[in-house]
Amino acid sequence: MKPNQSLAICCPPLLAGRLTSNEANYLAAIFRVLGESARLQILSLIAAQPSQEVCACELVETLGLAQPTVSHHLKVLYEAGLLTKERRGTWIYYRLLPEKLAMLRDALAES
Amino acid sequence: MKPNQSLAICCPPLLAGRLTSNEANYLAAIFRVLGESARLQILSLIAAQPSQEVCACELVETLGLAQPTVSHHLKVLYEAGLLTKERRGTWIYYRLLPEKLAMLRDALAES
DNA sequence: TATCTATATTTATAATAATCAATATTGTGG
DNA sequence: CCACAATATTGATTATTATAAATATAGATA
Repeated sequence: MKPNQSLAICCPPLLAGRLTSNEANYLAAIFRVLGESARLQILSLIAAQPSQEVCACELVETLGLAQPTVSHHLKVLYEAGLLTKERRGTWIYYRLLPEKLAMLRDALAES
Repeated sequence: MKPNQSLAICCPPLLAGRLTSNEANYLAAIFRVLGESARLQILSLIAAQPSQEVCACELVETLGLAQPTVSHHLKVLYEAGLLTKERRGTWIYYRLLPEKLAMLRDALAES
């Protein structure tokens, strides 16, 4: 099969991509948060609850991870804006922040 | 504010989450691929092209990364099923595989 | 075949992140 | 205040990954 352009000049420069460097950094940071199976399981567990929330205390046993590890993942999810947290007595309950996921869905739709 | 459950038993066990461990691993692996800004920029650059494809040769200059680094990222995207590649002469052209992105969009919608 | 160009691979290094033991913090109830 | 429970933080270790220099491979053309 023949190349469809001359050898002298490989290709014209790309049009400006849709993502700026800043946009790409921002989106990538959120996708990186989702790139861990324990964190995805946390999100899906919350979504599967009728109450739409989980107590952090449930997650250690459910995920089979040490408590500091679970706490770490919850913090990452929280700081990424994917979860809210609410203290009720000794326990802390986490809920999804669906707007963030919707934003990611939109980002993936632009292709 | 008072806890809404007895101290003796923290919480009932969670219902089975929607994601199995295998599903979570699979999804996380793809999100991890999207968790790098250079790779997101590659995807958006392809989407922004009228031809819906890019020559690998264009990306080194555009992304400001070394050629082996770009080659690495393209391989990661390709092996994740996010890109197709086609050799035409000396050059290799990459295109999006929109089904994979649609699958991720669906995964994010289940919340 | 020889040479040039585009792309891939190998290899090493540096940066990032997951994990968990130990410890600290915060709230509850006595 | 004290003891206990839930959660967070610190610190150390390990695993993963991005990066790029050096090199290899593959194709085009003469």
